[in-house]
Amino acid sequence: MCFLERGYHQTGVRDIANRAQVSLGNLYNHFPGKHDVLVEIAMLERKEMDPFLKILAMRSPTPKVLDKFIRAYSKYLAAPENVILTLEISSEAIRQPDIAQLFVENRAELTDALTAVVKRGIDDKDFRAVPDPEQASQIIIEVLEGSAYRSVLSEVPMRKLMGSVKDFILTSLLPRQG
Amino acid sequence: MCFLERGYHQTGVRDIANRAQVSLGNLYNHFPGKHDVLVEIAMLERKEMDPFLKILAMRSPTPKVLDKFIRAYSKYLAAPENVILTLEISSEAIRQPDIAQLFVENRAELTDALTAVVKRGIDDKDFRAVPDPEQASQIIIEVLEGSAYRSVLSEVPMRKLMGSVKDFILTSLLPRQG
Amino acid sequence: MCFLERGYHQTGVRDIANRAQVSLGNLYNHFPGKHDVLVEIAMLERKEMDPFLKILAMRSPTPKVLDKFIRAYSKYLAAPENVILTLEISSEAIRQPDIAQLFVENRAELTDALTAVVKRGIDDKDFRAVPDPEQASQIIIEVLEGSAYRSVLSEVPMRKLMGSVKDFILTSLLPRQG
Amino acid sequence: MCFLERGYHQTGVRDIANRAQVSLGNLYNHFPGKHDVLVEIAMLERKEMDPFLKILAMRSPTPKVLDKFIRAYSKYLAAPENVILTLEISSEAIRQPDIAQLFVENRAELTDALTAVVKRGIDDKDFRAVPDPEQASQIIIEVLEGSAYRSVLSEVPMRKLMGSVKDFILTSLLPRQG
DNA sequence: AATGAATGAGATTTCATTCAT
DNA sequence: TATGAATGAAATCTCATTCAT
Repeated sequence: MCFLERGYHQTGVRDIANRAQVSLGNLYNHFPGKHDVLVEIAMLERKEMDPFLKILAMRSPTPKVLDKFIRAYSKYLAAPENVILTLEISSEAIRQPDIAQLFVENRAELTDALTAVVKRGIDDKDFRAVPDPEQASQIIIEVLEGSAYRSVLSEVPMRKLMGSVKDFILTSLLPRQG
Repeated sequence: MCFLERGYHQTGVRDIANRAQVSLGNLYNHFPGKHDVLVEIAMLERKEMDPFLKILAMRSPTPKVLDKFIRAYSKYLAAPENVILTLEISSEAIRQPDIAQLFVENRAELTDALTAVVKRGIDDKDFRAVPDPEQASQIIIEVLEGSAYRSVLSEVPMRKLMGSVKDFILTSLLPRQG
Repeated sequence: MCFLERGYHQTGVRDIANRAQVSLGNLYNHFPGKHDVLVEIAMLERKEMDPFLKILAMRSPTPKVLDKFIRAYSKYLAAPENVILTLEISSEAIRQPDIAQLFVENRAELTDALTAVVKRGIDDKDFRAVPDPEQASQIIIEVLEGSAYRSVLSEVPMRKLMGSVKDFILTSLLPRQG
Repeated sequence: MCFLERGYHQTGVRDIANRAQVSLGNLYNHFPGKHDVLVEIAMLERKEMDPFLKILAMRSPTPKVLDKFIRAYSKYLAAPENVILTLEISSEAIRQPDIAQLFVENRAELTDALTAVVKRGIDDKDFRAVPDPEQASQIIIEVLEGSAYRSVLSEVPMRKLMGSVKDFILTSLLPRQG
């Protein structure tokens, strides 16, 4: 909550302790330092991916799975707090290797699952044979998150952006002879 | 430089003054505060867009223009410093309205130019009639920048990512009957 | 002590911390800021009025009470530190409403007690029926403090001024037919 | 103006230069430093006493002169700016000998003139033979200024206090058998 | 006489962390 | 496990003054 409201660096350890209704000293009994609180949060973030992993694991036709995933993930990203937290973590990841690793791992979990779907879709001839399914997955995630950030910043609701986003992704992925 | 190396919040005003070979007090004769140094940088960033605007203004066939733009912009984004600075500014933009406005304005300059190209491409039947050219332009930029961030974080050179990125964008944009 | 020696504005928070044998950071664990240290002092000042309030509460004949009060209060004011601190607080009171309120409240405590004595003296026909006993009390306090300030500034001991001060007050207060 | 609005210590030399529409450097061509600006003001203050000195020099019956003086001086003190500036200077006088001397001199000019009036009044049997006319004069000034400060702080207009003030002074000064 | 950039010491305040209890 | 006082380095910013022009 604190990191969301004021950002990682502007948040004081005191703020965190107060918000958690824990004494300052006791916070340090549970976390070696401020940094580790962010690490903990980055690890908690990972669990939030579970529903999306479940969707991507479904054995329905891949276009349906993809559609469901996009819908669910964009709904998740429609909550500014999720976008801001991700940005906050991205930002720290630049200079803190352990955060970077966590971030990459979290992301890999999602893209790996999406990659599997894309590959299956290609096999099923539901998707175009993209040159590199893994890269394609990464790009799909990035398009979604990029739009989410834009939505926060320009205060345009995510759903207003989703039409074009979906069109962009699907056109790129579906076979040419619709 | 300081913001790049250590990040906005980890950089002290002293660091900036030292780096600029200016006394601390004198820095404050030129900038009301640390925040305004970032603002200044965000405004300088804008000028760096000029070459890309020039490319986008070219009257060559739109696929060629688009290709040239993607090449140039991705080369620019291949320099980690440009990615990091953009991330640093994005991050501040979340909580500082004036930075947000500058960021949005800078971005608009680029997407407006790109939108014009996309529209012209559609008119020329070189591009598919995407539902919303402006949105499409935004997404193209976001795909490029998202990949650049990924390149920095996973230490994969940008050029290794560009194949898929280009494929993704072009497939989405070019008419279905190649 | 610091405020006495160097004045409120010339005193640094560091000076206070050093003098109090407390680390600078810890001072801020106990006081939100420098201002609040002054507030605390203004509140402590109030307690110093207790002996005078006790005198004023005595049920002896009012001229005796008044005389005792003047003696006691002027003795208190003979210590330059008390005068200087009052001046320091007065000075801040001009622009800081909470200090002003404290100052007025402190003063009211004293003048209220003195007013009661004056009123009783009038009832007992020991004092002249002054038009407004409360105002008279205020003036008496002001005469005493004004003289004390003059004593500090011109380095004339307070006791040398007290003859005229007493004469001035008593002549104004005692009934015309001595 | 600056000293009035923000106080001597809170005012920066830059503020003064800006207000005076003079460049910072040029201010230092005219005054050796900030301190000397205050000195200059204290000296200007002296000239403001001229009208009161003129009144006190009048050869009319002393009770009339006294009355006229009290009226004029209390009117002057009814302007908070005059009170605040005096307090600001008093405050500095505590620790800066040259300001103290100026303040005492300014004050002496006024009290000397008032003392002369009191003495003449005693000779004329218009006033009671106070034990020390000079001290009495000082006290009269202090009563007036003390009331003025109270008027500023408690936001009661000076004229509401003047009834009691006048009564207090006159009762103390006029002969017992009115 | 005038300018304003330059200086560096010093101002107040915040901070992550430690530690005795 | 819990507490919160204590620490001191570092943060941002202000200030009176100087000085080359």
